Amino acid sequence: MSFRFQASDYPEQPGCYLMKDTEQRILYVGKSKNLRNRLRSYFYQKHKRRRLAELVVNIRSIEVILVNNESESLVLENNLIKIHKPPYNRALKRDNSGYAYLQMTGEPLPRLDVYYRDRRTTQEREQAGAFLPERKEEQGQRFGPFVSSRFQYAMLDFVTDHYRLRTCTSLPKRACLLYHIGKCSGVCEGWISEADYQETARQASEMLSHRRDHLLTAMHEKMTHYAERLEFEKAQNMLHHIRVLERIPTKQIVDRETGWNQDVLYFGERDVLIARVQEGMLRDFRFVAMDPSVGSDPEEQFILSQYEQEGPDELIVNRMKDPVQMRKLLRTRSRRSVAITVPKRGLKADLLQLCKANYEYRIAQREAAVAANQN
DNA sequence: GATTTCCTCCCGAGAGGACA
DNA sequence: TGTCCTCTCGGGAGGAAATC
Repeated sequence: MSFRFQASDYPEQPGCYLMKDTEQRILYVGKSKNLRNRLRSYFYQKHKRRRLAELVVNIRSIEVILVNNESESLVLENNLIKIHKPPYNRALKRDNSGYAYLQMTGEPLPRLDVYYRDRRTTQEREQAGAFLPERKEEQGQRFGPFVSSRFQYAMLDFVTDHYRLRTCTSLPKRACLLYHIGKCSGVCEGWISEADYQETARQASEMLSHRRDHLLTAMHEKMTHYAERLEFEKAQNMLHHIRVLERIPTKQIVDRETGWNQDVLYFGERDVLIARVQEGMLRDFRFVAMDPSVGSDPEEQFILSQYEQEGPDELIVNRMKDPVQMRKLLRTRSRRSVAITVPKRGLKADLLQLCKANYEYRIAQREAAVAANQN
């Protein structure tokens, strides 16, 4: 049966969409500030591009994932494309494309560099035979991801320049041109002590990690400095970067740097929405019905049925009568330790909030479909 | 062979007109 | 008024060519 697009089925909210074929294979992943408008544009126009026309013909269903803001949709889209490699996506498939991090390397004399995260889990890397321990320079502190590559490079240039950090991959014997034009502190030749250089790098890391106000202040000072020296083009450029930084939402929860796996379970009346978060990356949602024959403690029964054999390191749930008892029970049955959290605030509560929004959307979708069938 | 620069293509946002 | 549909534009990806 062919797919019939109904604009009113889709929310006017930011999110990602996954277009699937008859066998539920993901054909295409996209994102939008306004899902309804974006999806509409696929179905109500004649596509000149053969590729796009072919995609539309092959769509049998569209799954929607709601997010909190545009940044989250950009980052989530990037993750989903790299994980699923949909055949009709061309952009963002390469591992070194899309939204990268800035990384202060873990070398004795750190430098700031661009870092592209491997979107595979540790297990997937091991299976692919590609698991290698990280090199020393890769074990640094990371900042981002940055949703605009131009801005990310501008930030890299600004911080490197501002703190006069070295950019050389291997330390030269003599100071290079960058030292002589004042862009590097010349630690290679001892113009600054190693201890002082490390302190400077630490300050740069601190500013990047959580001092957005400090970063803006520094950029404003630099802009004034350029203006006073009549370097108006540079000042204008700096102002542009300030405007971009001011617009960037500080918070996104779909791509974080963690070493463990979490399942986020939002329990509704009769169904559960499960978000799989592997090593900090939101990978997918599952909408599962709870067994109606279970009398008391349906949440506990559901968790035992799903996670008795195997599961993540942590379960984040919106309700649970006795999480401590549940944790003991899981440890006894599965012989491994699983943390169970019922958060009230913070990042984990935000993840639950995201699940709740997606749960409510799916319930509304189902009810609308039932009503349409009855009419 | 690696890196940089330039150019083209593609994607997605959003404005705005047509229509029921 | 809401929905449908077309069109334009900005920005990013990626390939080709140039340069080191």
